[in-house]
Order: sequence, then structure tokens, then C-alpha cells
Amino acid sequence: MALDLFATRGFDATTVDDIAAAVGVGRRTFFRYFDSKNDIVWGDFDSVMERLRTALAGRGADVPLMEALRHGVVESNRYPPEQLPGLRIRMTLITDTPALEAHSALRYAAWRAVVAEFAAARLAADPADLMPQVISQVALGTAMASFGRWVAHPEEDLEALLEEAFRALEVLDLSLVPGARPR
Amino acid sequence: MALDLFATRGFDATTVDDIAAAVGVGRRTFFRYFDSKNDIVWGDFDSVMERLRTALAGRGADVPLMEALRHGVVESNRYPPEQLPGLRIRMTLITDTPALEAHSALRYAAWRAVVAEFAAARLAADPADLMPQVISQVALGTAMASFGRWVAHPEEDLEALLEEAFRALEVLDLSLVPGARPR
DNA sequence: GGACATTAACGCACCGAGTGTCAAATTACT
DNA sequence: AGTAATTTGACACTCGGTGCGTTAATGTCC
Repeated sequence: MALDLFATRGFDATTVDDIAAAVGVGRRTFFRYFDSKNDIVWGDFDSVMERLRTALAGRGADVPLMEALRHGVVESNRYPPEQLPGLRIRMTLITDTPALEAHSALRYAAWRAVVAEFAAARLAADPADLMPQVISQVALGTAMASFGRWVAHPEEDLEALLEEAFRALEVLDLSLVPGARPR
Repeated sequence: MALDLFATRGFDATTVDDIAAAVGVGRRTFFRYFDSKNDIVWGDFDSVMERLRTALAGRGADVPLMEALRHGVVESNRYPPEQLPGLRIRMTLITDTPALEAHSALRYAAWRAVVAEFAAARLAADPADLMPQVISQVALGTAMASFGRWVAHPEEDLEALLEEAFRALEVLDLSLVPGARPR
């Protein structure tokens, strides 16, 4: 609903009054349901995190950490085809609207916390320790690079991109020698 | 100057009028020198990026990519001791003021672009390709994890943290097997 | 040194996001 | 139906940020 306005008129050019009017509701009422205009775009982020959490927990302890991470992230980003257009609109808005890009940092922090907790458990460390933090940052960055690519290249497959990116991560120190051919 | 106000009163509680008054300048004039209130905290970010760019370029092509990246990032974050207190104040503000955390995403994008360009050149790829993007995201995340740790633990050494984090990156797929002892 | 152009300072009015307050409307309950 | 609880939304306000237009400095050329 409001997403359509954003997609056509642009995020910045769409005021909260516009949205409220379009939904047929008072401006003040809008702010009862959304903490900010930005929050419209990231719908139910809690469920995304919950999916990630369960996907990570679903891997046995015998699977190496980075491999479990790859599986978890890929699996939690598996969407039924009919949801992909909506996802693309949202991710497009996020990646090329500065205000949203900035605001998203807050959501990402929560996402990273899930990964950090998982990594910490695996490493028998504290989530605040350096390595779990590095791993969570790296996982987020890798996922974001994949999403960014997906947004810019609609013909490519999101899952495949995530898979490729995370696999590259697992062999980072081996493949990235000078002179190595990029695939 | 304005940083002191942020540090004592808090970022959100300090209005632009407060700052302008403290500096003895009109509100409108403030906005001639800073595009936004947020921009005060990230001083001359261009010089940071320039340092990174030259530090990366300074490594010979014979040094492996991830190693050159580590050297470049560590070197570009080598500050004279007298600048560390100021840096700590700024980074503390950034890491625990949501508004700044969000705004910083825009600066980070520029930083990543520098890394992506470097990585792309090394891989004979395009900066927009998946791998350069992954590498730039990973580098940023690793640096941020180090900074976050440094802010939370003032007794630890920033350079050492960066060094440790980036070294861990180079052996990610080797050390992070289940049962491996965290160091 | 004086006339002129340029740039900086800044007051004013405005917009849009977000919040607190309070009264009216709706809904739920018995 | 009548009462209590919840939802809605109007109003006023704060704060960040911008456009505009005017005054004050600052430079520049003859």
C-alpha cells in the first residue's frame, strides 16, 4: 500500500500525510502503528531474525561454523516466488534511498546479534568477544553484498548469490592470491 | 567544541541551536559548514579514505589480497597517541547513539567503495561484481568489530585488535571448525 | 582611497518527521 | 442499554533542515 507510493513517487517525496491519507487514517494514527516512516519498508523484521535463529540452530554441531552459517543464512532467505517481487521493491528502496540505508543499520545490528550469539556458542566465547563480532559483521556484509547484487541484477538468483558469496568466504585465504583468476 | 557538548549532554539532547550558540554563530551559519548535525562527529572523513587508498596502493602486487588489505587498514588507522582520546570520543558517540550509528552507514559506503575498487583491480574484476563487494563488506565489518571492541575495552590496543581481526579473516575456513579452541 | 563585485553571515519563514496531550469515537463487556 | 476500555485523531509543539533575501565583510581594480 504505502510501498506503492514509495515505489512510484519516491521515498523522500512521499510524506507521512500522504501515506496516512492514502490509507484513510489520521496522521497521528499512523504513528501508532509505525515508529517511523522508515519502519514501513522493513516489515516484520522480527520474523526474519526468528527464521535465521531457527535455521542456524537447525544445523548439527558437527557442521563447521562457517558452513552452518552459510546454510542458515541461505535457508532463512528462501522465499516463495510470489514474495520475491515485494522483496525486491523493499530491497531496492533500501539500497538506493540514503535515509533508508542509514536507518537499516539499526536493523542490521539486531540481525548481527543473532549471528554473534550463534558464533559465540560455537566458539565457547562471549558474543561481545572479538571473533563472534567479526563473524557476525562478516556474515552481514556478505549477505548485503549478495542482496545488493540481486537488486542491481534482477535476472540473477538470490539464493545462488548468497550461496556463492558465503562459499567464497569459506576459502577466502586460499583463492585470493595475486594472479588468481576471478571466477 | 561541539563534541564536548555531545560528550557531556548527549547527542540527542544537544540541539543545533545549542551548538551554534556555543560557537557564537547563527544557526543558519552552522548549516553552511556542516550538512547535518551528524556530520560534526565524522570530521574529515575524506582524509581517512585518502589514507586508506594510499595505504592500499602502497602494497606491492606480490602481497596477497587479504594480506594487503590487512596492512592497508591497520596502517590507515595508525593514529598518533594524542589523537586517540578524541577518536575514542567520536567512536563512542557513533557506536552508542542510534542516530549516528544509522548516519554512519553513508560514510561506510564510501569507505567500502575504496576497498571494492582496490579488490576489483586485484581480481581483474569490476568493483560492482560480487567478490569485490563481498570483500569490501567483509573488510568494513572486520574493522567495525575491532572498533566496537576498542570502544568497549579502552585498555586494549586498536591496532592490535585490527591486526588480530584481519588475521583471523585470512584463516577463517581453517580455524573455525567445530571443537577448535577459541584463542 | 573610493566604487564595485564577491562572499560570508544570518534572520525569517517554511517544510516534514516525530511526540505529548486530551477529547471524541469506537469497541468490548455484562 | 449502559459502562468501561481502547482506538482514533485533532492540536500544538520541538527539532532538523532548506530557500530566500538582506546586511555586513572582504577583496579587487582603477
